[in-house]
Amino acid sequence: MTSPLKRRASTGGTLHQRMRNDIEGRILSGEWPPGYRLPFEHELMSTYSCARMTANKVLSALAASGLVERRRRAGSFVARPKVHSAVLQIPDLKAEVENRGEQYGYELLERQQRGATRDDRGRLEVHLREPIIALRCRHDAAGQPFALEDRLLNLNAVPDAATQDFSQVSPSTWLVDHVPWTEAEHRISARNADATIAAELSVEVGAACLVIERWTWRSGEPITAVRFTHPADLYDLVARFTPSGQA
Amino acid sequence: MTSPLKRRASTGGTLHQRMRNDIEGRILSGEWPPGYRLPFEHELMSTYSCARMTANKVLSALAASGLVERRRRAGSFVARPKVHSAVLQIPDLKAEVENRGEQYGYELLERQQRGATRDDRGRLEVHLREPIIALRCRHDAAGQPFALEDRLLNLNAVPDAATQDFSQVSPSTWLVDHVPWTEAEHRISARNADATIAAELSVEVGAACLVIERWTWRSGEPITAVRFTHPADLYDLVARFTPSGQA
DNA sequence: AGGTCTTATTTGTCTATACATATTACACCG
DNA sequence: CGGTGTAATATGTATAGACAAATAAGACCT
Repeated sequence: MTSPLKRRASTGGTLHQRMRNDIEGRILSGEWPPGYRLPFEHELMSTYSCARMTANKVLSALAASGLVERRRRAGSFVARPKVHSAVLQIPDLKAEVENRGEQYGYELLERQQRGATRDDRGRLEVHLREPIIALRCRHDAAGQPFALEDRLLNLNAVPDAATQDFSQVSPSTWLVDHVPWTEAEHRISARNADATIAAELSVEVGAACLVIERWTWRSGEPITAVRFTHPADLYDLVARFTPSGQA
Repeated sequence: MTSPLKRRASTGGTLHQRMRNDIEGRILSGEWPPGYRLPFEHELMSTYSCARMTANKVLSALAASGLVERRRRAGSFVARPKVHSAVLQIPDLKAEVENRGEQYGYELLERQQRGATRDDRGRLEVHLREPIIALRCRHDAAGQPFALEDRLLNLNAVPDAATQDFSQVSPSTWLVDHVPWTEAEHRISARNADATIAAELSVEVGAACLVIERWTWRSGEPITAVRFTHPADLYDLVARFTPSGQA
């Protein structure tokens, strides 16, 4: 299955792309292992008969993508991969379900204004102070409960939310279109369904659920916190990695 | 808590950085919302009295980071965030546990050469053909079972693995140091512990577990597949996002 | 041997210019 | 009115040259 390393020099595209492909190829094939010192800008210049600026931009781009590290006076080196990192994409559930070609359904289960506390809300509240709206809703796929959404909204940051009734459009969908954010943290875990969750998701008590929690900030101000609870057998999260950065 | 938008123009660093900070600031503050057309290279040129090349590099860098989109003849626009994406970092478990300041323990439970099939292995095998090594091991934190690791290794891609007994060092740790990879896919899900898992993790049958599966390739050749099974209450995955790309 | 100074080398940043390419907007014509 | 061609414009890519900043390596002195 391994292709017999027939690469010599790429042929199509711009000079920049060709140079980048060549270098990436050598690194990814293992021909230039981690720690290897790649050619100086000067050498690339004569190899490809290009200006230094061009070589510089190529190497800088590779450095930006994390594939090489550059040190003045020393040269550019193939970087050692540090941790197993991947890009996680968490799409809007409506789009996600419709992408699968299934019927999407949405229902608002409960709405409370002004910091009503519900025992179960747990750590979602850590970063949010009143005034908040608390919502609980359900997303369906093909007629089956697909996710439970617990949502807290900071009304100071998102005053428009107060006038929205979220009976038709889910807070997730609404937020994507109305509120920009600058920082987010996700926490992914598993739990057993308690009686309430079991009832709302139509699963048995004790069934494993995948829980995705997210806190979102904008310039340091908390915007919203959300917890999605999925029946284990209906949902997987997928994350991909490629060193070049293009997922 | 919200800072009163005192930014006007950054002051330190290189011109490139200052321009970039200014623009990012305006976008992240919401002053330039998604869809907003930012100044043409030409305009930035006179605003900052710089060469077009400099403006171009700034805008190109912002485009590369996904914060803006550029269209010929039309201009550069603040990008609409598409999906909620985040950088997921999955460290080596040994490092992870020791980072928490807890005692790390490791035990090899089982080893089978040459594609021995175990019913339970399930979809891990999808991409791997023989010859393979199959391992099952346990990672402990502070004396408690912390993760179960099911590991498949492609001996064609990693012949050295045949001579390694993994009784002292875990395959994860060994692989990080010995095998480069170019592509990976993760799948994160939840499941209830069956009798086997419950016994090996010292949890009750039916307890929710967080399952992280990973397939790794190198230039298209499958290297290894692994499944980590964590007791739900001992492990969360954390993922962070900042639009600038610097986790 | 060990510490300090100097120098050469490499990358970092920027300017100024040139031509290529894609695409919008508009004028023109059937 | 609608389709077509054309020009204007903004970005894409590349060149050539300049100076700044960091630092590895060697020279020098103690």
